[in-house]
Amino acid sequence: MDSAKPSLDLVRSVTDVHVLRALMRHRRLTRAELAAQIGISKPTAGESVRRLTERGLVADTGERTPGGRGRGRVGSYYALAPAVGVALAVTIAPEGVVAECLDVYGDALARTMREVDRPARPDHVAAALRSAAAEVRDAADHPVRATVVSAADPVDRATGRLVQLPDAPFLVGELDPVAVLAPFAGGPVVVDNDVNWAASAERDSAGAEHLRDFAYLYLGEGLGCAIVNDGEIRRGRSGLTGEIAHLVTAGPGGRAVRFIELFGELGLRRHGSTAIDVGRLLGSGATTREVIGTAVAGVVAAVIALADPQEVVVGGSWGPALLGDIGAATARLPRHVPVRATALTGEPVMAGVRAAALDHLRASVTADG
Amino acid sequence: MDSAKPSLDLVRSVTDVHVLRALMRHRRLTRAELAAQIGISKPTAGESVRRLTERGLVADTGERTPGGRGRGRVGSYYALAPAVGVALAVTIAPEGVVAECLDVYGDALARTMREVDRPARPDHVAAALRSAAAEVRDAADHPVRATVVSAADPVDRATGRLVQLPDAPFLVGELDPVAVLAPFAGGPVVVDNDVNWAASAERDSAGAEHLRDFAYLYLGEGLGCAIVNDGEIRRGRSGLTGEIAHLVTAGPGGRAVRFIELFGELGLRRHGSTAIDVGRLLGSGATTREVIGTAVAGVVAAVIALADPQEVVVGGSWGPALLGDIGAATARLPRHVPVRATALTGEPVMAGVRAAALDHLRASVTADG
DNA sequence: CTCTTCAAGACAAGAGCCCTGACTAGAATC
DNA sequence: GATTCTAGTCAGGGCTCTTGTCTTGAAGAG
Repeated sequence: MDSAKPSLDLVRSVTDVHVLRALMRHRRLTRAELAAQIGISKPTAGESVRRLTERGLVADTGERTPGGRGRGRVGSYYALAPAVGVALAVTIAPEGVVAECLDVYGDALARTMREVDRPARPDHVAAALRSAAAEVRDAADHPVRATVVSAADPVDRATGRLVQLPDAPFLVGELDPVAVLAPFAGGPVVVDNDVNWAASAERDSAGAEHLRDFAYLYLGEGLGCAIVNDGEIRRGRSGLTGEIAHLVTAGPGGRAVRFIELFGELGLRRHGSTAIDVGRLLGSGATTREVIGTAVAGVVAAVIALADPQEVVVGGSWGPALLGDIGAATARLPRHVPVRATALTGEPVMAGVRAAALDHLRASVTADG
Repeated sequence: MDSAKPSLDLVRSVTDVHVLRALMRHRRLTRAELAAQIGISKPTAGESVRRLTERGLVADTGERTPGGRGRGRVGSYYALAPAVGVALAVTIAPEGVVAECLDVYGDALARTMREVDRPARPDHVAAALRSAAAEVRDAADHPVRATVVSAADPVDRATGRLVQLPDAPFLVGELDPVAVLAPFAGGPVVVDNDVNWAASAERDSAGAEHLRDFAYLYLGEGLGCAIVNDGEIRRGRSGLTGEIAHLVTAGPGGRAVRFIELFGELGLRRHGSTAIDVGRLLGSGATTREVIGTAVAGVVAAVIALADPQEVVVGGSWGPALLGDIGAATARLPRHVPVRATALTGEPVMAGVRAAALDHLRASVTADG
């Protein structure tokens, strides 16, 4: 803390935090190893372990130096106690709900999923959410210290509720994940939309250590965008940063159209819905793809103007497939920014959610109480 | 620090920082008052003052409690020593250069200005800069710990150099303020563009305590925009966030045009220049103003989509004058965000520069060396 | 003019945290 | 079984903060 009052307690608590962090990195350490890791004396390390054991945050593992590594006396290995708790990582998409339970080392202790009928009915989703959360929590049987949720719809920053924006598909629907998950959560419940979590995973991915300013353009059934600036996801006043459906861009014949309307004009929206028909879009001809590329370039021009990214990463179910058309159109922009497809495979959204859940859990341990 | 090693020095340095900060707020205090302010004991406060006096950061003012406020023994007033140094606040605009020298309380010790011929010649501007900086530095005669500079052109974030963007007016021109001011600066030289500083002042203005996410739209000879997110000015990868000249928006007849091109089509750019002719723009008729309002609304739509501001503040030489037309057009956007003119009078840019200079100076004192 | 009042500042004692260095404990190696 | 080497403990010392007492010195009262 910067505003903490100067006192001896301060330095003691700093010592304890260092010990806890060292145990997060190395899982189990003897007191001598702790002292060496942190750069403190052995007696100090021993005292800190004693205090933390008393508070139930650290426990003697019983292990006594497994493989002979030297010949001296064996040490007692200490590790974080199970009572430090777990975090829940949850994703909510129209296809279903996935919940995982993570320990403080980031390992998944349990995972489950619930499918949901399409179109999603909010009460059905809420029930799936409750059921999945209960299952993974009970499987781990440790206190839940933090819960991080991804949703496939825009999320209100102040309340965590899913919100419907005009003319955009409402994939999951009216839902209040904070309220639904509160009975399972012993700590904060953080909700954000899936595009932001995917961008978060992109930022943390290998080889992206210096990628502190970029935009993640999600082009799928819905249209979204995440802005990462100075290494942080930017959410804006309401959490609606990146809701690009109504951005004005260049449409067919050089007319100014709102981005989402373009797909209506091209007949690429699903019947009776505001969602984009991805199958038909992917099957469209060169002319249509060129029109879409130009429109996306207009969006990229706006991103360049207002976010100044190092690069633009394209994801979503059809974005990477049209990367050629998008790249050709963005190359004509006055300011050049590389546009590339996402490098992530597997579950980028869950990866971002997991990382955030782990951060919150670890923060709850070191801030403790 | 969070990663500081636990030791007794840590708590001592925290104490010293508290004392320095208290003296920044209250200018002069006795040791007893310091103890009460910070919440530490009198002996501790006395020891800290002794240490800081020895290091030359604090000095006995000689004052001895002027107005009788009680009848007990009078105390010695201590204050920050002149050796803590000063900060330079500099603005560079095509009209000229202004330089101020600020002490650690934010008071201007000296101020001077140099006019510059239009169009600005870079070597002429650099000479004016040197001359003005030398004058205010010599007037104050204390070491310069920080220098903050505003420039009326885009600023490269990595180098602090002014950069020319395609198709935008280059008002000041090729200039490297960091190199020019290095001989006068005993600390960091921070450079950013004037729109960002004006937005910074808007954020700090009275009544805007909860304004952490907003956009500042500058509409004058040049076009600019500042994005404030989570209370911080966002600069992006290169420092070019807010360079909106090439944003695609709605032009005459519903065509998609780049924002800056609109003014060329309307014949509102100055002859032989890329700058907007503000006089002619302000004299234009209702139809033209409506077209401009619609185009600005397209820009606002992009800002809403990519920054999600709480409100949009409009400044610049013609922006506030067209607020009616802009407001009418933005009211038709699907998502509503209040658009208002800037409330600041006087010198908003210099106000933002001053505040940043003071922050850097104070940080240099508490971080010290 | 002297005495009283009362807060500033100094001094002393005590507690807490960390460090160094020496000592004890205990398992693997020889 | 003796040796070696490291984990963990103990004792002494330094530093910082705190509480409480004492001294100092100017303002106010008489």
